[in-house]
Amino acid sequence: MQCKTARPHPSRHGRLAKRRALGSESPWTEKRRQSTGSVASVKSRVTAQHVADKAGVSRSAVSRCFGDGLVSDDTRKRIEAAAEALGYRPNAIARSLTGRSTGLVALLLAEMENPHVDLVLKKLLLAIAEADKRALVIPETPRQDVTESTMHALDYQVDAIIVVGGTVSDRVVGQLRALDTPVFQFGRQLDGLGGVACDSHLGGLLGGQFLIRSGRRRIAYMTKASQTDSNQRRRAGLAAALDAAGLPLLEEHSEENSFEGGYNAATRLFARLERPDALFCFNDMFALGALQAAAAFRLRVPEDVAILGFDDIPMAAWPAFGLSSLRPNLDAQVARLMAMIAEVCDGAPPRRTVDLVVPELVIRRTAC
Amino acid sequence: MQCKTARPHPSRHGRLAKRRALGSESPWTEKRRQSTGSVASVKSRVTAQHVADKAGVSRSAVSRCFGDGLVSDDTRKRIEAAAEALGYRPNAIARSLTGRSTGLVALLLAEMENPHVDLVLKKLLLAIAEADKRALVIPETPRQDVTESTMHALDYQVDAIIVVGGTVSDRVVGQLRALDTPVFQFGRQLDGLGGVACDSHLGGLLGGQFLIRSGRRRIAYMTKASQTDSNQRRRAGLAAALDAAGLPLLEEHSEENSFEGGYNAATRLFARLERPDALFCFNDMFALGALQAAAAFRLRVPEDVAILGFDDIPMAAWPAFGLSSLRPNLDAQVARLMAMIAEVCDGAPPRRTVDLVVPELVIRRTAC
DNA sequence: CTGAAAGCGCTTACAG
DNA sequence: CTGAAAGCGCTTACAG
Repeated sequence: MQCKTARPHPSRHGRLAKRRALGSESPWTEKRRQSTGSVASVKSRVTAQHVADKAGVSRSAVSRCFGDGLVSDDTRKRIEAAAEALGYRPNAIARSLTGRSTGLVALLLAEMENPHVDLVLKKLLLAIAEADKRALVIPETPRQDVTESTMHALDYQVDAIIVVGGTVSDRVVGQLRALDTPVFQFGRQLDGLGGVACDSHLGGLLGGQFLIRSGRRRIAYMTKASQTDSNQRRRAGLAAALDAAGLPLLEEHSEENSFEGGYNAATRLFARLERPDALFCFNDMFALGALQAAAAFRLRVPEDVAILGFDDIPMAAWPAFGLSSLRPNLDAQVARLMAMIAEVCDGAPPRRTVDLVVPELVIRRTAC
Repeated sequence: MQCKTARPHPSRHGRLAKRRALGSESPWTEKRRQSTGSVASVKSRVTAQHVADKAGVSRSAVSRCFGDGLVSDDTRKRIEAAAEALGYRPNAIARSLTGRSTGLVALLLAEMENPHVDLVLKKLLLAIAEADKRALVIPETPRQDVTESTMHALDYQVDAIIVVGGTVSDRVVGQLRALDTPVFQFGRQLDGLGGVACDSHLGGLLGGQFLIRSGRRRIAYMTKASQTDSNQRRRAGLAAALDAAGLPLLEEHSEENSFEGGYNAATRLFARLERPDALFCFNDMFALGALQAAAAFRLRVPEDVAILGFDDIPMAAWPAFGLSSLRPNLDAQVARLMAMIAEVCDGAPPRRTVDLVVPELVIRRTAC
């Protein structure tokens, strides 16, 4: 699908000629007359020159008025009146060409399955809008991986790139590091790339200590089989807590990181001869699946088995579940990330380190 | 947060002078030397002129090679080799300035609470990427409503605007209609604005007929208090079915369109002297809350009360719920919408009508 | 098929 | 404080 604008190519007379042709006539009127019928009308085609003509000043003055603002009160007033009347807004695209920023921040979505990502995406979108920037959101598709997405983002001269979730290979990280455009990661801790993440190791540790304190002795870590970064860290944190208490680390894997995956993995765990008395799940969806499996086995939660999740997705708080979980403190993460982006926009070199945000243990019914 | 590029303003010699200065030297080398230290390096700054110099052709040739393609095999080969070596990609921003499209599609998110919207957003993002366009996603914030978001989208000369969800007033629709840029609505049926939507009236009718057929006689419609378009249509469809069967339409409202809202509204319904034997809920989240309320009242579902949702969100299929629902057939909606966008990109006038997609009744445990 | 030139809408030193 | 001019990186009639 190649998009071409419907309007005919503009005639070739120079700026001066055009100014004369326009006179003091409103560009709207002119546009209507030229209209080909299909693309109807108006607005966006008003340019700084139109405003300048109407206000009786130069294009430069109009530009300054909407830019650094070095204009006299009188001209400012005239320009603003003209702009208002014409409905003029500077063309962000053209503006960015002169060396200013585009005001665009690319969001590379490498993973979209987990509802946690939905929340992250929403918060980032809001934060970007609040920072008066626009989000260019590029999902990873079957045909386009992170590298490809990055290229697309670069084509639009974005001010910064945020990689959200997903498995980004070291090779790709190397490429990203070398870019002119600052790249940040959200929710991962890959070396050499700045960003923010929940302190997964600490989360694993806190969760483990809590389960131990509440009297659990046979604690199992449930996760999908893949070796993502945050997965390993959570596991390591839990292992450290168990190790300190002289307890073993049980484990069970599943292929998919989902409700069904959690259901299946927990089912296998519950079928073991020595059933675990606590499940520490890689994330909340997994935990909810496990919860469902416990019900199928007629196990009481938390009496027979405690279940602890990670992410504290909104559903965890639902009365139907009351899932205990570790809250990654998304708002703090988003705020830190936006601060980093503000820094590079102010000309600072991009950070190369990941800010870890401390997760909070949220205790509800499934583990207490 | 105003972004300024860190690099110093380029010196003022004209193109010819610059060409000479560059010679056949790679732009990369030059860039490294100029580097201020902060913004490190490389890539994106390679321009068509660099490629032209390296390939020994004109800028025009390079442009054609990446554009309509009217170049000889020989020059094409040389240009492609040079571009490859330099890592050149055309600057999409600059390219769009000449009258071509920006390749940008704006997604105006007027509502982000419902998980259904998450799914819509994901599907639209994927579809836009597949159509080889980029999504500019602009959420409605406390400070910026749809009108403001539209202005921002227009600043970037997007090819089309998609308004997703939310309450868009008639006044705003008027404004949107008048735009040069084609605007489409997703999931609503406001007059005068093209788009796609689930046939809510038909959904209400189908759901009502189904409940009646399964023997229900006291059927209540549960919804948030607001009078959104789709809400009214679903209600009207249900009312039509009930009317035809000579049954009354019970009703209960809630302020928020959420799990808690559904829980509260259902609680009030169950507390009535004459308890309804079926709940038709505005959406699945509402229905899940109602399901929870039924459990609290120790009502058997579906024996004592049938519960029917709308949207068929992924959770509806979870074994924990088994929620019967109406599936809006999102893929068909997205496909239709993208086809409309492709049309206007090919120069056709934007449609002014809404394509209705037939919802499908998905029967699970809560109503059967 | 190809290059020189003008133009897209804006900004920014420069010289008043 | 202000305007004329050059430039951002690209495309597109135009004239070879």
